[in-house]
Amino acid sequence: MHPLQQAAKCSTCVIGKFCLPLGLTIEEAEQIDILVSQKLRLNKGEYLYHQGDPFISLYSIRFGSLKTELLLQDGRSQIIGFHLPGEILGLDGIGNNVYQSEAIALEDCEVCIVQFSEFETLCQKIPSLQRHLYQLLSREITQDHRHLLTLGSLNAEEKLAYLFIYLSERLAKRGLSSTEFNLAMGREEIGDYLGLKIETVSRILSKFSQAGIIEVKSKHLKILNIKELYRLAGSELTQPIRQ
Amino acid sequence: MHPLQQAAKCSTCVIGKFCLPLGLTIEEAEQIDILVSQKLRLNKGEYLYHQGDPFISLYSIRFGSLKTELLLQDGRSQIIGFHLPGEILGLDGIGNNVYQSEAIALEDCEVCIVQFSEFETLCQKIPSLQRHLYQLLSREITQDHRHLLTLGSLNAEEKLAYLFIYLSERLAKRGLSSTEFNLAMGREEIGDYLGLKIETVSRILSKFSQAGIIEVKSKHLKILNIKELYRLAGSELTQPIRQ
DNA sequence: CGAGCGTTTGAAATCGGTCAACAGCAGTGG
DNA sequence: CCACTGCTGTTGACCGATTTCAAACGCTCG
Repeated sequence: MHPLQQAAKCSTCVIGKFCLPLGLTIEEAEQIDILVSQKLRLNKGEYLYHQGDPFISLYSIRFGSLKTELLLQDGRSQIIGFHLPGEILGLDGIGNNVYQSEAIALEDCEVCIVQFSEFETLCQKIPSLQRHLYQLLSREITQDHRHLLTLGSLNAEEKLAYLFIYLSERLAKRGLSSTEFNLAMGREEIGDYLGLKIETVSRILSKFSQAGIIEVKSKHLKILNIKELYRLAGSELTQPIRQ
Repeated sequence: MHPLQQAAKCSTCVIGKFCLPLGLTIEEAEQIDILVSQKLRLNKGEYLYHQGDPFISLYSIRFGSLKTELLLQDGRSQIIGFHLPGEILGLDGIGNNVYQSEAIALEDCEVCIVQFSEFETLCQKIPSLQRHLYQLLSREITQDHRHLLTLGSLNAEEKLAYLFIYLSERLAKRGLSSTEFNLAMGREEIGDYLGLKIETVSRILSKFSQAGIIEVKSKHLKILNIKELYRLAGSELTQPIRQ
């Protein structure tokens, strides 16, 4: 089913400091190396897992990005998250031993495979790792709550502003530019994330451009007035998350 | 700040089987008794915690119900969840040692206090308890994802149908009637949960009543045609969560 | 009984959705 | 190299669901 598998190592991975080994000693990180033995490449559009698949592994992203989504029978889809390198996928599978969403590559990417049962055992031995997993889960909850606020209480402009700030901050954390980056997702996917139609997304991008807030050329985005975006998105709520 | 504190015991609590001790042996449950030493009463409208308060404890609901919400500067509010007896509150505090939402009593209620640092230590000793906490966190994520789908992809009627089914299923799990119950929240709170205005909520309740789907008399709800509610809410997605 | 709040209902306004045409660009194949 | 095709994104005109504004209703509690 999946194209290729190779050995992986946390202790030498460049993404390591944003990823699972965060906060571990060198010896502890080496213990993870044993678990994280395989990685896996996906081409754009390929599935990492489907809703209902048996939950066996967590995945951490080495490079590229993915989306997770829920589907309705009639074709409507809700994108739950856009996922960047260093982030962990599959956490929603722990609750009922079945993945609860679809995970799809937004572009060519590579993920590490972490068998959960082994990882759980290791967590028993390394308290700081256990704590890290709790925090990972809890932060995902917090992110989802922000997303809920966005979908339930913001208007279309505010929603777009939220997304751009959210992406910007996460990229900054990884040492990348917070003001100029590529959108791996298309307009429709932006809409499915924010509960908007593609035409609305497009119109608001045009409006932001004309207002001098951003510059968009197809997938490339440059933020010119980030303050205005913060103002629109309800600034007090986009701040408090640290990592 | 909080009205009253009394001794609590999991091993004798009637709500126990839906709560933290779920799946533990008698000896293990007695170990929890030591942790869960205090409980606390709240009157309707009182806060259990505020966004930004230091995270010290998880809370489990003995009776009554609460809401958690996020607020925007301009007064808009997004309700994140309605919480019933046996459910755990405060999980969003683990990630950054600060509660990330407001928790408010919807009616008079009582909660048990579980100091998280002690609970975490106990989890190290009892693997099944550790697993339970992971599952708790993961299921909250799954619930939030459903809620996201609801806010982002459903129309007003479908949203209401989703809420009623969601409440109905959770009450059924507790051995209560799945077709007739009281809504602890007001119309405005329903709206803040679903991303709708109070008038829209009211109109759709009237419409459902006229269509013979429900019977509402102020806070009392009777579901007459649950199949139709399932159909509206996108049935395939309200099923798979087990507990 | 009257005050006050929460809820319901109606009419008008608005935001975002729908439908439709078109533009831009990548890939394909002559 | 350049038409042809198909896909994605943009723009405009119109439509409709939900919001807004306003008024009335009906509890509950002093």
